[in-house]
Amino acid sequence: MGRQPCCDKLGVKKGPWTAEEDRKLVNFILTNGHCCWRAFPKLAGLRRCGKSCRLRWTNYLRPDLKRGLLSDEEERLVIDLHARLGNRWSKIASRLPGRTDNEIKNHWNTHIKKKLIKMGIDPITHEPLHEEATTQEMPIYTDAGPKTDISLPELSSENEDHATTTDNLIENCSADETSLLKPHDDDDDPMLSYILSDAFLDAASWNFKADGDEYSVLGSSSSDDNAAWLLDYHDFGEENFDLGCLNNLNMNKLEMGKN
DNA sequence: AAGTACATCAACCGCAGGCCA
DNA sequence: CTGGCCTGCGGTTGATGTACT
Repeated sequence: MGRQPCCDKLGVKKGPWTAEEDRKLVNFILTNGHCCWRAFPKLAGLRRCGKSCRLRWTNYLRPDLKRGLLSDEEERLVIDLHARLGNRWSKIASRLPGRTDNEIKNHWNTHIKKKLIKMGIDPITHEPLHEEATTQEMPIYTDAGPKTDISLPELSSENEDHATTTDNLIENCSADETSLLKPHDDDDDPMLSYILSDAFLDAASWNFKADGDEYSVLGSSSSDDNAAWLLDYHDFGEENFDLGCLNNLNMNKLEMGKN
C-alpha cells in the first residue's frame, strides 16, 4: 500500500520562513481562507509543504495569538491541566486562548518541567519525587489526587472580569469532557472546572481581547522589515475581512515595535 | 574578545484518527 | 467494510541567542 507523502519533497523549501513567504501565506488566507492545506502551497504560490504552511499559520501567524511568556496564571493552569490530561498539548492549548500547543509544549519542557523538578514534583506524575521532599514549598495533595500548588498567585483582580464571566456561564457548562478526564473532584475549583468544559470554548470564541502588554505583535521574532508588511496585513484584514480580532491595540503595538 | 555550554523555540517528522468514496 | 486522503497531534531536532569561563 504505502502512504502518499504529504507533499512532493522535490522543490519544497524547508527551514525558517521568510517575511515574503509569511506575507504570501497571510494574504492568501485572508483572501481565500484555507480550504485544503495540501493544495494550499500551490494555490498560494509557496514552495512549502502544506503541513508546514498550516504549522506556520497556527503557531505563528494567526492574528489571535498571544505571544510572550505565559503568565503565572496561565502557567498554573497548564500545570493543572497537564495533571489531568497529560501530554495532550492541543487539549491544553484549547483551554488557553491565544496559546498554541507548540508554545505550551515548549514552555512545559523548558520552564515548567524544571520548576516542578526543582520543587520536588515529578512533572510526569505530578507526585512528589521523594517522600522527604513534601515540605515547605511542596505541593498540597488531597485525597482527590495530586493537586499542584506551586505558590503561584491567586486569581488577581485583573482576572476577576474573566472569572466573573465564567462564573456566570459555569452553570450551563457541559461536563462531558471533564468526565472524560481522569477522576478528579473539581468541585473545589469551579474556574478550572469551567475551563475544562466545552462551554468555556464556546464562550471563548475569542474576541482576542488584548490583555495588557502580554500581546505582542505578529511575527515578533522577525526583524523590522517584517513590520511594514504586517501593517499592510492589518489594513488589508480590517478593511476587507472584518478581522475585529486585529484590534487597534495590537496594531498600535506593532507600530510602536517598529520604532 | 573568543570559545564553549546551555537554553529557547520554530519547524520538521511520522503516526493516528476521522472522513469519504 | 475497506482503503486512501487529509488534518492534527505529539515527539524531536536543530538553529539561534544568551550566559558563562
